[in-house]
Amino acid sequence: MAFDNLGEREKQVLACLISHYVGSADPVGSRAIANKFKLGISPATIRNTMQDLEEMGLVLQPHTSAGRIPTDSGYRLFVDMLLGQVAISDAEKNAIDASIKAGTGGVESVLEQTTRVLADLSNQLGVSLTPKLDDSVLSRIELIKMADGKVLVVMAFSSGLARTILLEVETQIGETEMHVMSQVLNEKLAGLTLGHIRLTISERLAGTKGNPRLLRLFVDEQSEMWRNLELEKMHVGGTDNLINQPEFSDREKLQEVIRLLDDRNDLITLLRETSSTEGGIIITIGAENKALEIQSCSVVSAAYQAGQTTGTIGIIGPTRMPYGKLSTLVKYAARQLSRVLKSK
Amino acid sequence: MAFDNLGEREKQVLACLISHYVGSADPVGSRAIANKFKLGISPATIRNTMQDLEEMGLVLQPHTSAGRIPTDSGYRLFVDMLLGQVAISDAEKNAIDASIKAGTGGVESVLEQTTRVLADLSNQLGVSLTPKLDDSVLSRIELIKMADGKVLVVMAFSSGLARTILLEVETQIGETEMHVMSQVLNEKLAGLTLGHIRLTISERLAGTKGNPRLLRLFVDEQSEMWRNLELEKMHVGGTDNLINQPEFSDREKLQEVIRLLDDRNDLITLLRETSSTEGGIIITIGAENKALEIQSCSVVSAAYQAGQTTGTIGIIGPTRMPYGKLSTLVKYAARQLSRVLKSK
DNA sequence: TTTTGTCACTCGCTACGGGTGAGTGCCAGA
DNA sequence: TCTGGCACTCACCCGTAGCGAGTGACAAAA
Repeated sequence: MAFDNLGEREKQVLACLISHYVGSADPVGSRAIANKFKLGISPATIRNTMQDLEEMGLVLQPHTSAGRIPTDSGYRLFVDMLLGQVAISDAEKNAIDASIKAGTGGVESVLEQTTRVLADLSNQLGVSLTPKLDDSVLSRIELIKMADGKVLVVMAFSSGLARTILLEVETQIGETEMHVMSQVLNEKLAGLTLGHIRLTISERLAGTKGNPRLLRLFVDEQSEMWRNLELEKMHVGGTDNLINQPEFSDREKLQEVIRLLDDRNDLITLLRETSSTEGGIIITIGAENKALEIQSCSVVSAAYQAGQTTGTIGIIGPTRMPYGKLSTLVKYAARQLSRVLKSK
Repeated sequence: MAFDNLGEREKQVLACLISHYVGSADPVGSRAIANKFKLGISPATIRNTMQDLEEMGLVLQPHTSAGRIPTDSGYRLFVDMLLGQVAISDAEKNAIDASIKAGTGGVESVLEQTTRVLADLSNQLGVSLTPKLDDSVLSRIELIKMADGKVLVVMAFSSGLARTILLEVETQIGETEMHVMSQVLNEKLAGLTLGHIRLTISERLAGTKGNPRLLRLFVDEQSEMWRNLELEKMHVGGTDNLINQPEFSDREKLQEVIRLLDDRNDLITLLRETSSTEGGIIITIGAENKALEIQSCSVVSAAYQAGQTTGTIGIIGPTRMPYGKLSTLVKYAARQLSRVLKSK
């Protein structure tokens, strides 16, 4: 869509309209804009401009003789072309910094804290994904012998994540045998990303000597070992913030979103795709979202670095959200997370 | 309160009233009871009985000239004295069994699955707690050396749980030194419950030789080691079920409950206390709950066994819930969980 | 004495309808 | 090209009337 023909006045009016609507949640009329923002033009002129904006599909009237509200395209244009840098307060920065410091206990807890703070500061839903395990470099793998033929596999990654999986091995395995196996696995697998390992493990372990029962558990990609590995975990915070939003006064809509949050997998894939592009902030508005359940929502997210891997942190809320402030918040949180986690 | 003087008729009417109200969510009138349940008495008689029940505080009228709804005490009496064994269908049993088998990947995933199924079957909120780590017997502890002075502590428990904690040690520690330390820790700590260990660790490790920096992390109860240990994890499923309940059409109430779910810690302590009594089902009705946020809710929960430890699984919903069916469901789920997890 | 049928009364809920006000589109004039 | 004015639209508010489910009370029946 070519909106290059958009005049300065149209842009101004659209920006004012959105700015006002984000606060009020009510259709915005020409008089309201004229009064609140001193644009030096009369309500009548603004009305004309709004008609033009409506023809372009950037705003719409919920019913005749009501004010205008922005459409998804309206927000899109606003976000792409009109979004200035919005500063956030020192208090907000401090809150984020504190949350990152507070959760000293590994990546998971840092993420949980930060997600919650992000939700509190934004009054929206905060979400985050742990770094992608598939892109994480395995720094150490260890087998620990448990009682009655069970083996605990511990994998530690350079992104600061660790995973444990309890395997049932049908035969008894000696202490030393287990030790040798640990060493072999480390030699052959450490330093590679998990995704890489999962693809190539059968070749890499081919010809390895060791307990065949145990070996099979690693090579067979249908085994418990790989099926039970949680590749990504999600943290959610501030669900209650959604309930106050007027767009969720409709029970159906609220229910859809809550169901999506409960059904973690769907949201995980959504967020992972969303943030696939590297670097800055990604804003997905309304119907641009692939998941039907949140087509009345927008997602503001950013990737953070942890080790050689990236994770995602972001905010979800109704399309009527203060994009400027939220993207600054998310950007700041992602940067601070990266700063702390990169070195871990 | 002595309700022993409650006549047969009063009991019958109360049971009918509750049974009807659970389905309709509307105040129940005398005619409705007379029509639906063939008690062989007329509406007028039922009215008289209901007046008696109201004087006893078992039912109340939301306003003059409306039907009656049960009070918390009404439900309490019903649950204590009038609750027959309600059978659940084979399909429901199968669903629970399948969820337990599906999550072969350790305790956590079994719990997650089962909680969700419980929520689906009951149309309420499903919740569960992992087995109490403090009562879990440490079966193995292992230190794994990571890059740049970090140590991964792995603790495996006989309840099938495992925990990893990444510690920052300020000095470099040799591979063998670490190994020795692991062995010492295992000798001194394995076989004890975590709660025991936490209380007595300083004496147990006194006089131990080894890297003092590393040792201090274990002995000092303020260290990251103990602060970051998640003693209990909670799983929640079916949040969206709550939204449809008419008692949550009030935004405020819904928000309070959702906030409690988000704020995991509060709910964890609530559930832990709730299920402290061993054995069967525990039903906590309305204002009997200690947390203000859910004083309009009831909790049906049961303890399950995992190793030597117990965890909790249950259902949360409005006080207007089918107590008979839900307690059978929870009881069955807890029993099946115990069967699978006890041996793990 | 207990139960039942009846009747007057209460009160929440819904539907109806006029009044209000915010907001628009359009047109004529600056 | 912009502005002021004007007629028109329509959601929203609010008071009222009617409906109906349900009660309490009382007198008659069992």
